[in-house]
Amino acid sequence: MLTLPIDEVVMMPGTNFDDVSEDEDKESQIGDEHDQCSIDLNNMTPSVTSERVEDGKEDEEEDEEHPKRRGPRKKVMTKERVERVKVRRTEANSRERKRMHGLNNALDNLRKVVPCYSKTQKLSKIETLRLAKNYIWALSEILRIGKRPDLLSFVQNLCKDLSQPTTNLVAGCLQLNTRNLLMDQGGDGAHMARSQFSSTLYTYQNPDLGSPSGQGAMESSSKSIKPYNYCGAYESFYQNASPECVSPPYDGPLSPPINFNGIFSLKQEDPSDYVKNYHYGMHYSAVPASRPLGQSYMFNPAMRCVLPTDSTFPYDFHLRNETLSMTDELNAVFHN
DNA sequence: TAGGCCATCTGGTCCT
DNA sequence: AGGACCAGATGGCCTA
Repeated sequence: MLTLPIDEVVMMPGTNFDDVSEDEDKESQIGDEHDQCSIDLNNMTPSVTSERVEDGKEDEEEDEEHPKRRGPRKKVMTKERVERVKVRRTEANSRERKRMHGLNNALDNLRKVVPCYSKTQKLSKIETLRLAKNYIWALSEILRIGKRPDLLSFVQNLCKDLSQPTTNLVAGCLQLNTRNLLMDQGGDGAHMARSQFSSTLYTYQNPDLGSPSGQGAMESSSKSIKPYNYCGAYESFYQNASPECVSPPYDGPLSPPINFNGIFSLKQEDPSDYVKNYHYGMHYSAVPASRPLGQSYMFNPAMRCVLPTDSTFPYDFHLRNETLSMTDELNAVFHN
């Protein structure tokens, strides 16, 4: 909310804080210095036109045409008070920066647990939130249904409401043609995909299920999706070191992924991050002993992708303690 | 160059 | 009173 006239001095940062995350303390100092040097005493004085000053004169001037204003009276801005307000404003700015950094850190953590995580090609904040929402919904559907989903529908659900670049990114991770995902950019496509996800692939339907957008899973669509042979896509994905693989380069060490109840995991992260996230174990069960940590996947430089070390690829998907083939599939497919 | 994204400042509001 | 939270404003950076 801009409270100052355009032609007044606007206290805006002239400093670049791009390196904030690397050294927050240093940044905070810089910010504080900036705050201190940017304080404009003129802004600390109450507005002449709109603020009451507790100097007694206004009370005398009040009459029927100018009734008393409600609310606490403005205190006289003595020099000491001005200084105190300046200090408080500086401290508030510092706290606000710290708060926003915490928010961004949380968002970074979220980026790491949604599909298509890449350190070099970060999703925007809004896209991260959208993808996370879609991801949660898709995972919930898998849990509810208890069957391996159709890949195209799964990705279509992931890409709902995402921008074209992000959709391309997800599709690139999956080696899908984005046209398959964007059959109807007006939102109908996602709806259709969701409907197919819930109604076509599975015989069981839960009428109580609602989609995140409020559309019930029972909603049917007159449109249909062409059968998508993702087995072929998988085959090409795994057997051909295709130079067309557009997955962003993986720029970090291999580390065990997070598993969601033993179903699948879709990311790679620093070992330190993995340790940090290990407390998710109550919800994210650990990698099974049959697949030792760090030995489940190998990085294929030609494909710039991570592939499962075992070439077996059964298309059976079972929950929890059963085969983790789907885990491997999705890990390999999504991983950057 | 326009538009998207982001960090930051800022004042208001709510809560403790 | 003070801190957390929020939203508007602004300028910088990047990309198509």
